Amino acid sequence: MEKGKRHISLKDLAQELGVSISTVSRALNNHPDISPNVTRKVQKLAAEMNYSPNPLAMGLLKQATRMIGVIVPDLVTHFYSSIISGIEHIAEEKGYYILIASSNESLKKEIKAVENLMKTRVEGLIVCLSQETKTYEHFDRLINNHIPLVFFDRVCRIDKVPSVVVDNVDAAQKITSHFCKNGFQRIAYIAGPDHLNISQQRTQGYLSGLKKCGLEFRSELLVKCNMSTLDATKVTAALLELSIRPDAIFGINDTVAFAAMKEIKRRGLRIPEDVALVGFTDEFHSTVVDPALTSITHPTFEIGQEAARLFFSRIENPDAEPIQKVLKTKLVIRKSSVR
Amino acid sequence: MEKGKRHISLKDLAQELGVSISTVSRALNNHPDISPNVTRKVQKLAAEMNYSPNPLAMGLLKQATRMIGVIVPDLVTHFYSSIISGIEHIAEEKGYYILIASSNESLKKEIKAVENLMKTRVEGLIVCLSQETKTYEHFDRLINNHIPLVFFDRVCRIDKVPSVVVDNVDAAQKITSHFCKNGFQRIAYIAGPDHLNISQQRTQGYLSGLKKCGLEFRSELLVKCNMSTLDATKVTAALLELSIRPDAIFGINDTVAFAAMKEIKRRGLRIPEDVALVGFTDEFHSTVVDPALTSITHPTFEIGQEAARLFFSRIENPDAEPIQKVLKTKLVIRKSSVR
DNA sequence: AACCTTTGCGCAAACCTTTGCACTATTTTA
DNA sequence: TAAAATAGTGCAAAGGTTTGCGCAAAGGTT
Repeated sequence: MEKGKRHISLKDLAQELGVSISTVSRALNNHPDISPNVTRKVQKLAAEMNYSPNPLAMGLLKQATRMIGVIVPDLVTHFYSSIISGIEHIAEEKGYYILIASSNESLKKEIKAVENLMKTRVEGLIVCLSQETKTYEHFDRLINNHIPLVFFDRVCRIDKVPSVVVDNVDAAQKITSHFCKNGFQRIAYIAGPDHLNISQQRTQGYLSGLKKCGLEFRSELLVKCNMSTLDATKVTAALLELSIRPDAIFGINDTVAFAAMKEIKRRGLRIPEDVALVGFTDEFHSTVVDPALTSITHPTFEIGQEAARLFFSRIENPDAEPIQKVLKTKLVIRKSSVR
Repeated sequence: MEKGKRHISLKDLAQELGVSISTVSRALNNHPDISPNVTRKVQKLAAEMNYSPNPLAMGLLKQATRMIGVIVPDLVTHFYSSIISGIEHIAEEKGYYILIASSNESLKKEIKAVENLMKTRVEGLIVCLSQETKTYEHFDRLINNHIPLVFFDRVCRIDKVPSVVVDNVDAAQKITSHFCKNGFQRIAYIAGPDHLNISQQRTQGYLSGLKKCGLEFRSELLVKCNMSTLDATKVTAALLELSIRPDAIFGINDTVAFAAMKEIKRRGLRIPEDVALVGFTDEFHSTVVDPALTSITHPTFEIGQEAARLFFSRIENPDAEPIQKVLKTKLVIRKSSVR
């Protein structure tokens, strides 16, 4: 079989049967106008020749590609791949495909990804902002043209764009309370960049958690990092070198917590005896490190599913008020934070 | 802006400028027939109105969608997501997008994925077989029609289909030799299902490694599992309960090795003093477990890149002899296997 | 002055599908 | 028996793009 004839079309069927293309089309769609006789013949041949409608032609006609663009900071973190899994799950049910692009945490690549995906005529976008993203003009065209758009986890423009997030304030409070209940007094928090909603909210939860436990806030125990392993190691070192060092640390995510764990161990300190540790996101390997890491589980698969559901409600009704879906997290207590 | 007019077309430009559609098309493609004057005007307006050609129309015309279907056993394992990253990297350079489907290690879902992706008119497929896949008829249509197809890691039909794999025999030999050099005598191997090329090859490397070191093969030390955590735990337990237990174990992949690690620890045995342990695949968390896990690093990103490259050479020349690309692995020695 | 070449552009087909409308037989109704 | 209704099909347009071919006007050659 030569190139360019890999798929058969209505035309092929029509020729074979000696009827017109429109008859074939109608027969396949069970249009009542077509005689049962012809309908049967057409459907039989179509099945035999393994016909399937050309989505390009349909797309052109209906102006709908049945594709969703998904932009994530990276593809390799379990958190994102699991969310993508959730999105895919719902998309598949609806007969949609997803086109994935990763921003690599770069604003520039994110902008490019938005452009490219729009060029491919996806019907809309589901996005988790890159770490660098502080300006949002690249989403204006979508918003103004009412093209479905959904943010998750790292979000913006929540007045205009539906989003799904976890209750970060609550989660950070849970951690702080947990430390407090277990007798820790000097609780440190390694935060992320200020412009990220997740970082802000977790900080807020940390602060209100302290207050609730009657602990005083000490500014030297609240430090920031850019969420890289390297930077996290550095700020952990700084924490451990304080004249009075913290007896408990929680990191904005597990990557940060793992880095902290290594640094703590490297200095010959014991977890949780000398310093307790809690992470955030509950990556798979939390259970496999020693000691097992207490962490906040994210309902990643559900986040993906919810995002996809919001997306489809957007497809159906592009002008409804955008809503924000807040999912609850769970604190999973393991050895790293209990003595 | 109302629905259905989100993108502007050649027609819009033509109308605006009072020329024909074909003139606009040619002007945008810098066709010499069009006067510089008109060309300039057209290109200016196109830029202003932010025109981009409709890929659906192009696809219809050229019978090319610039999309690649990718099927992986799952999306959430680092191994696969990293390979996907590699594929995406090359695809992006070529202006291609990838459509991802996961088989969830199920043959049925894999067959469905092949069907669905073909229906969406991807130009070809890059596939890692599911664990269940022992029959390959679902690829026949692609092979017979010369539709580009590339396998990686878990492969079949290598006489017909280009593939990229790692040198599993060599890798397993490296592990066995490493154990031997460190004085371990009773080396056990937890294999996977027989029909997987990777499992077979690693077994072969294990055997030849033993021979090279002058160690005798003992059938009770070669066990199989279905690569799930549960099953791996079970067979590890069996190994540890042998009248003379192994002093070293290597698992077919890191998931298996982690399961083994937990079981060994649970029984109060020390690693590597009582039992040494080596994994395969070098997932990220190898470094974070305690003791850090010796493992074979896979050049995952390169595997993805190579697979994509093979794919594109297939696009250009669908009838060339299929080649198999074999990539080398590296043994990364950590604490779990050295005493 | 009569013819040929070049320049610059438009027409229409092709890719594939759906669907409103028109058309031809056949059957029903008055 | 003539008129009207019905059943079963085909035509053509639309959606966006490229491209072979045709065509007109302008310029150049004897």
